[in-house]
Amino acid sequence: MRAGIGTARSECEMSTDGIMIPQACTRCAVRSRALCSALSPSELTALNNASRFRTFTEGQTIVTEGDPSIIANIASGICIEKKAMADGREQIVSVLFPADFISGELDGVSDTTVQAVSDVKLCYHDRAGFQRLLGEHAGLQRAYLAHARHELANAREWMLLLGQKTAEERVATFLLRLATRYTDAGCRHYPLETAVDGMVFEIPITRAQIASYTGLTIETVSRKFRTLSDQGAIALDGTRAVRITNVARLRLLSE
Amino acid sequence: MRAGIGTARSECEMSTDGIMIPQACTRCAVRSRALCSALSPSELTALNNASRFRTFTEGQTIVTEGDPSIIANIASGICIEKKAMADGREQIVSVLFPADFISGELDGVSDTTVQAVSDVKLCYHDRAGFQRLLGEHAGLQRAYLAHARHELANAREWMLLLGQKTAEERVATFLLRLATRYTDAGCRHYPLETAVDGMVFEIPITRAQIASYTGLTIETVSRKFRTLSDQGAIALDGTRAVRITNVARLRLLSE
DNA sequence: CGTTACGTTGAACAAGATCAACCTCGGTGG
DNA sequence: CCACCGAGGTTGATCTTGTTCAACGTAACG
Repeated sequence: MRAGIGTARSECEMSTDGIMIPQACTRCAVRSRALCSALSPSELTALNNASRFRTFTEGQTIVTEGDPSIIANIASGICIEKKAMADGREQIVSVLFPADFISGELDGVSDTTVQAVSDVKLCYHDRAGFQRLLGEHAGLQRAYLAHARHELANAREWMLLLGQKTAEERVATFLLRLATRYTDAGCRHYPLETAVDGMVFEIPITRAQIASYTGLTIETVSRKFRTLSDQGAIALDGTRAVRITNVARLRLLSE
Repeated sequence: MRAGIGTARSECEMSTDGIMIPQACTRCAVRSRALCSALSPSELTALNNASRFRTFTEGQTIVTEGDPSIIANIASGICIEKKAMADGREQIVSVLFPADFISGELDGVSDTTVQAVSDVKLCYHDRAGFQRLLGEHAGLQRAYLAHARHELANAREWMLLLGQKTAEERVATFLLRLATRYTDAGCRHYPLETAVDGMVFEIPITRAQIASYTGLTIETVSRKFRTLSDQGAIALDGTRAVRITNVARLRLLSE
């Protein structure tokens, strides 16, 4: 149950456009979407030299709230970020997908616990190396700042959900957000309505985790899945697979 | 009901430590706590040249969700930041105090509506000027980034409240956070327990706004104020003044 | 003084939580 | 191979918290 630890990497090879970039990066499935996409080949090489892969298995804790924060990209797999209360109640504050970035205060302590909900491969960045690069490269700066602001916008969107929405609206919103994440990740270029209608995807987390994320109980989540399905907005196939059968209706039910 | 518009400022004068900084800044009550505190005298002069004051009266909207975002410091007064749903439900996502910084995506659109809840004086920064400074001065960079991360941590803390806490816990937490804000602002150096016990302060927002902030109704907020008071944790004097009569108890009730 | 916005209090109600039973499915070991 | 086990999920009955609806206070302000 111990995390796999990678080794430093340095070999380079030609990318398709004829520029030398690190081998590990040419082979990286998420490079085009991750923070790395903001980097020039030389910047990418510098960052790569301060990076190594680590793997985690389902259920493993990657960082604990209160421990020193880490800087990493998700190369593959799904993680959740959560905050806990003394008595054990937990709030999931975000669900992280491949290409997502994990980072707390640059030089401090993590304010969340990050946990793998599938087998996960991370591209860890050395803190000192990352900070130096951040100082030297305006592109990385901008990307890093934009990431923080984007997370803030997400958190506030979710505050609106937790503070104001009904159970049904919460579950509908959760599904829409998942669908959006998947279409975004696939970089589709046609309108969202079309892209999402009929779309089938896997819910990457358990009912208990959905409950914690939406501020509901497992039972309520289960019941609302049922009613959304009864209303023809979605169709469930087993417990993890959903089909969006009517985005317009789902969107209507989401607020 | 129109916002007052200031004029550009450039005269300088000696500060107490014998260094030339802008007159407007020496006279600024919040300089030591605001983002400006990260700046050298020359940086401060540069930023000041790209800044002007504007005033707002109670209730005025400063930025609207979806409109271009602004970059400003609160020189005096209190604001709220909120998000709205199509049907009118609103979630307050933060309460802003003097020295707090207002800024959305650097080059984009605001994801919240900012509104004055008292008469407010803002120190507006010209966007282009601010961006240039940001590129040139590492100190400002760091401060700006730290601000975004700090807001993110606050938002997530509040997600835990909205998703998991009971009504009483929410109201207790709200009061504790207010008390902390006031002691922080005063830069006290003795332990928080001592500082807060017996402390009297003003609740800067209405019951309706507390309700929106905590995801409750006005009636529930009112009732929980009553029970907190019955339990001896606080004492209300009228509708806006509170005394923390027992921090330990209040903290206990906050989770 | 009304008038009005803000706040409190009480009674009835409902959304969602809790409690409990049962289902389903993917191991695991006899 | 199948019986058993346990984790995750669903469904139903009941209960509770907080909402809703309604009446009444209170204080600032023209």
